[in-house]
Parts: sequence; C-alpha cells; structure tokens
Amino acid sequence: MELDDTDRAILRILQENARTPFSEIARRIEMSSATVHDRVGRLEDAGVINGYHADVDAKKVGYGVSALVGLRVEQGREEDALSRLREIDGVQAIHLTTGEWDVMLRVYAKDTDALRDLMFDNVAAMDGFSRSQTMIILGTDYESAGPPI
Amino acid sequence: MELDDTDRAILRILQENARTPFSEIARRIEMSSATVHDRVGRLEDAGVINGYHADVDAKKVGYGVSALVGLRVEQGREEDALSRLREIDGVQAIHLTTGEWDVMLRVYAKDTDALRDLMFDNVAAMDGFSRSQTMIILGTDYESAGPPI
DNA sequence: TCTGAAACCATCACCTG
DNA sequence: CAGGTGATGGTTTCAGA
Repeated sequence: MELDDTDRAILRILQENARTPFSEIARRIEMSSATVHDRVGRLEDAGVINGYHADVDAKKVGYGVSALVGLRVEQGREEDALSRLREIDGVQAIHLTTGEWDVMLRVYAKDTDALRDLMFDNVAAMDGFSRSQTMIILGTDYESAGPPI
Repeated sequence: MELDDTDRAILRILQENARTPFSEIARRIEMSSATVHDRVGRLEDAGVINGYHADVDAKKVGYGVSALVGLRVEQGREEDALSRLREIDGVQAIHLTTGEWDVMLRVYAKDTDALRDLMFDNVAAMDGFSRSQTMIILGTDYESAGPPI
C-alpha cells in the first residue's frame, strides 16, 4: 500500500493519541471526518494500523521488574522452544535476533524473586536452550510509541 | 493508588483496544458509562494509563530493519551520552540495564545501509561509548501490548 | 472526497444509597 | 463517596452525490 502525506499525518496523530476523535483529526488535516473515517479504515485493512492500545504503567499494576533475556537455542528445537516461551506469563516479547543470542525476550515480573522463579522454573527448566543471560532494566530513559512517521 | 477488579477489567479492555467506547466498556463490566468515564479519568490522573497509541507497522511505513543495540558507557559520561542518543532519529527506546551492557537501544532503520549509517555516523561517532553490539531483529515471534493485568 | 442525517457517544450537573 | 440518571452537544458512520 502506498501512503501519502495525508495518511502519514493521520498515523502520526493516532500514534500520539489513539483516542483522538476523527472529527478533531479532520480539523487538523483540513478534511471531512468522513474522509478520515474512510482512510483509517483503509489503513487498518492494509495492516498499517494493527490496533490501538492503552499504555499501562507496569509498576502501577504490580510488575516492579522488567528485563531483557538473551537465549541460545539448540539446533532443531526452535519451533518447540518458542511455542513454550509464548505460554509463560510475563513474557511480553520474543524477538529472533542475529549476534550473540538467538532469541531476546522482554519479560515482566512482580519483583526480583518472581524474576528468578520465571527464569529458573520456566526458562532454564526447558530443554532446547543452552545458555541465557538476564539484563535487568534499571530504568527506561526514553521510549517512543513506535517508528517515526 | 489501589486498583480493584473493576479498574483492572477496564485496563484490560483499553490495553486490548484503546478505542473501545466507554459505553461498550460499561456494558461489558455492567456499570454505567458515567462510572467508566470517572474511573478512566482517575486511572489517567494516577499515571496508571499513560496514553493511547496506534500500533503502526514499522515495515509498512518504510522501516524495514529493527535492531537491539548494546552499549558500554564510559564512567562519568552517562548523562551526556544519553541525551545525545535521544536526539537520533530511529532510536525508539533507551533502556539502562545490568549485565554485559549499560544501555540497550531499540532502533528502527529503513534498511541495513541506513542501520550502518545510524551506527557509524551517529552512535560510534559519539564519544562516551567504549563498545557496542548490534543484534538485528530477524522477526518477532510474539508481542503483547504491555504487562499482564 | 464531501454533504447530510440518524444513531450513537462523551460528558456533566445533579441525584441516591 | 462510589455509582447512577438524564439532558445536551459532539461524534461516528453510511448512503448518496
């Protein structure tokens, strides 16, 4: 799908605040809200917009600890290993990467004890992984809502 | 702030789809939309909800490559180094971590050439960093919209 | 891409237990 | 004091141009 400047303007607004009324988007890009409605529908259908999510503060809902976990996967066990990772509560993202690690996870845990349990009882107990490294996120200095548009 | 089951139900719905009308949330949790309106306002004020963002597909807006970058920061240069990282276009997140790296970035680039430029012209050219490692994200197997609630 | 109209929704002041 | 009611003005949505 080809995006024009109008599409990009709409995407920027919805990336910044997904609850912006179409009528306000219309005012800002100087078009009718019917057009905005139309274009947003098309962006959703084309998979350019994949959803709208409230940004919920992890600490405030009881997840005091977050970490990045690097994993090495044994040859041939990839699919099996990944499907079991997906089932673990607290695993937020599973990225397949080049470099030192085959898989990088982003995980949430209540506290460091819960993180230890998550790593030992779940990840380390799985076979298919030969090595892991946990990097606790001490803080997040900056984070945007997605790619620049 | 103390969250009760009603708050958590609202958070789950808005995390899943931030554009859900309050009237529909009200139906689903069996309360009036005035109450939903009220509670959402309180969750926003308390910083439990920090915004609502459209999930925009990076590839579809021209960012074909994404990577995780580990950095070592020289002692005493932390604040200076971080503030310059924040200015680089394509840097989506800056996490301070324990372990092998002091800082982990999530970056977006148009293609591998653009990623090389980003790393060489921007990151490596900065002083304050002594070592770096780039892990290209080949794919994302799973990703949730935030912490479990 | 727009206009226009009907259905729908957010929001607020004011009640109620 | 959390929750509800009801009025009103704004918003979404869709057909038709």
